[in-house]
Amino acid sequence: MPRAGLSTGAVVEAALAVVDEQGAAALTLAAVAARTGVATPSLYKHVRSLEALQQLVSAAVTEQFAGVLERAAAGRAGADALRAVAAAYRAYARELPGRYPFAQRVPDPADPAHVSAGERAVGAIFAVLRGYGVAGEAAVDATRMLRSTLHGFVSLELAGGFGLPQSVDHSFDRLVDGADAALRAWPG
Amino acid sequence: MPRAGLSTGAVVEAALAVVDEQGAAALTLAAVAARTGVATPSLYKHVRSLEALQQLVSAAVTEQFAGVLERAAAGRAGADALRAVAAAYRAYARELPGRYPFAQRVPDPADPAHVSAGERAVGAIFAVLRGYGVAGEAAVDATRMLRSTLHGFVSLELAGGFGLPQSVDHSFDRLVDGADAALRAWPG
DNA sequence: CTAAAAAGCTAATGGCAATAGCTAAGGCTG
DNA sequence: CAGCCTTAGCTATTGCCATTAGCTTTTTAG
Repeated sequence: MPRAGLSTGAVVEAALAVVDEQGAAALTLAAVAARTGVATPSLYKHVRSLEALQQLVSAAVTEQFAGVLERAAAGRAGADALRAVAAAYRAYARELPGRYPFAQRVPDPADPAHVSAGERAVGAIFAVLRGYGVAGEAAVDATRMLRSTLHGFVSLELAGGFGLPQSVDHSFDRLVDGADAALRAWPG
Repeated sequence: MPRAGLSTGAVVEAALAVVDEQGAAALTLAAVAARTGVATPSLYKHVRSLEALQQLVSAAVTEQFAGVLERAAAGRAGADALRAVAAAYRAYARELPGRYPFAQRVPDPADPAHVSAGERAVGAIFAVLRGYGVAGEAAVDATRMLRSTLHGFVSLELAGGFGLPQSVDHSFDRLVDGADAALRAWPG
């Protein structure tokens, strides 16, 4: 029987494909095994457990997500940067709804790449505040506000939580305007 | 063998107890069966499936949550009402972290009590806007903003997503101040 | 008092994660 | 080039969970 030529990286790739095609909840070792043409227990040669695979997927997704936010923030400032980052954040979640939840997992402290990817993602949001003159302790609060707002909107939208027929795009624009108003008036 | 005297309501009560003691993810039919002193398949006499039980739990939790928000909003207006509703929202999630996720499930359209509980919860948030003179179409956007902000903050907090040592209580106060500023400046 | 409805049971199936232990592929060393 | 040893992959197995089928016993309605 010829070898499949797997590796931890290839297993994570397959896991991403499963998640993209069938959603975050469909990420099972059985599904990844089927996709890679291997028996389920064989995956344990490359991955310690399902939990560990989820964490690896989270690291890869967080890395990608951080890049998206950083590119959106680059070369922009103030309301301009806010709008660009907010739009990129929501677009990522809508285009890759299966991945988005993995961008929200708390990084494993034992995985430096994962930790630093998480810091980069938060850093991109943090960077938006510079244009508003918010810094120091106040910036921690403001970052939490922005993250909460964006994550809340996006996760309610993905879950189908906005029942009324009104335009969700329009509501998102208003949300970003509201965040802009809040940051303009931010104390400190 | 004496009967256990179960009913759909009693099964839901037991499910709530499981969720309170062991978290939302621990809600399994096996756990509910163990707690009610019955064999797992016996539960199917009272509940159609695990999915259906989760929906019943969601209806009960949403009902309770809506009451909490309504009582917080009652007799208050403007920033006062905003602060009270926000505090009640977060306090509920922190005190009953196993229940909170069930307050966010999209109601089953076939269950009128569930649908109306969901509408009451959204209505309590909607009511806060009256004091800001926000109405009509604009109020839909503003409600979505408030829900997003509160849900985002609370779910990040419960997930342990705020890594830095700064006070989360303080950040929440700032978040509510920010929402207040946004609503004062709300267009329409 | 009797019959049917309802509540509970055991047995069985199928999906999943995980472990143990075997086998064979392929690289490394002599 | 030969043999060894590391390691990828396999099958078999266990255990947990949801779900279905079909039986028994209690309770209730007539």
